[in-house]
Amino acid sequence: MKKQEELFLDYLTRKRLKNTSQRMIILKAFLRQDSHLSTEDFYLQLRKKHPGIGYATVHRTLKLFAECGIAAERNFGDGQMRFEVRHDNEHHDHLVCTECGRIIEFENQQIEQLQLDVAQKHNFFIKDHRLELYGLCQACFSNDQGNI
Amino acid sequence: MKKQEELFLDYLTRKRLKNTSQRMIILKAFLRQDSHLSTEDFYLQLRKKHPGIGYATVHRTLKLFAECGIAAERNFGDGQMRFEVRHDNEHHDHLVCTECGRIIEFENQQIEQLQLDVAQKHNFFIKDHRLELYGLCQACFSNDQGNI
DNA sequence: TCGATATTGAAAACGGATTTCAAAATACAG
DNA sequence: CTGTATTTTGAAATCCGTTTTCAATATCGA
Ligand SMILES: [Zn+2]
Ligand SMILES: [Zn+2]
Ligand SMILES: [Zn+2]
Ligand SMILES: [Zn+2]
Repeated sequence: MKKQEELFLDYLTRKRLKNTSQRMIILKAFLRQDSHLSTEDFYLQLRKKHPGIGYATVHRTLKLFAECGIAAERNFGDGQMRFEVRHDNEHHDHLVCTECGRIIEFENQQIEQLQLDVAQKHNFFIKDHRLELYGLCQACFSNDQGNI
Repeated sequence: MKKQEELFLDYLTRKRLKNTSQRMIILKAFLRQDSHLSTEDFYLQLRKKHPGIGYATVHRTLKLFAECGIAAERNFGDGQMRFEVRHDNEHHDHLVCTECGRIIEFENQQIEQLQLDVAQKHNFFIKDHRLELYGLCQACFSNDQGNI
């Protein structure tokens, strides 16, 4: 059993929540995909195999995943909530192509450290942060150049 | 006349838009405040002196400000659009206190440069970015400690 | 097994952004 | 100055993703 599954089941027990078939189906589907899907897109994909599961349940379950730490909630400014699987406690930030929607993940320890420095300088206690670089991925940049 | 006023008037001319009393009132009110107000809050504040101006007009005008570059549109993840005055072409990022809502601005050239490095490494063309550090400002952190 | 409790799915409600539309204001050519 | 085409306005309606409601159903521990 995957580590995330255990974490989720533990969370259910701890909070005296129930282990339902829907939750298990959604959990497995969520862990299987590895993307930054909006609730809507994830629901549409899931529905193909499990038409009985409602949007509300998907939404509530994804929020549970975020609460117990196996999912990260993302918001790339397009008004859609997105979720991705969290692996261990690794952290990363994102390059977001505004043309094709492609998401590239990156990790930069120097930036992370500088964020801490900034916070310290302002006596600020960081709980979370958000860093996104918006622009064009290589493919879309080439296309744009070509079309001029 | 402030530089921003000129920029806005130029923009109106260029786009063949009209110079209305509402737009001028909103412009002056916007330049006078220096905060990160949501459309709603700005509207409520403006309404005290100018009860005749409608929310839709305020909303549309703030968007115009963003288009012509005298306002920056912000989104601190609370589902409210926020606007702040842009001074020249300076850029800054934000520390956001999740307890009291206080916003602290900062500028860190090293972080900015590292972002460019990251983008280059991924052959990505940056058009914009977003960096926010969420947590507790000094006052709220002290309070929280005191209440344990 | 029973019964208290939690969960489900459909539909409704919510909340902020945006659009609609008819009346009013503006720009500008004559 | 007009007159008129065009834009803008404010109120209300609409949009659209998120969240809640609620009655029926499922879970699970005693
Ligand atoms: Zn980071
Ligand atoms: Zn990611
Ligand atoms: Zn920056
Ligand atoms: Zn700012």
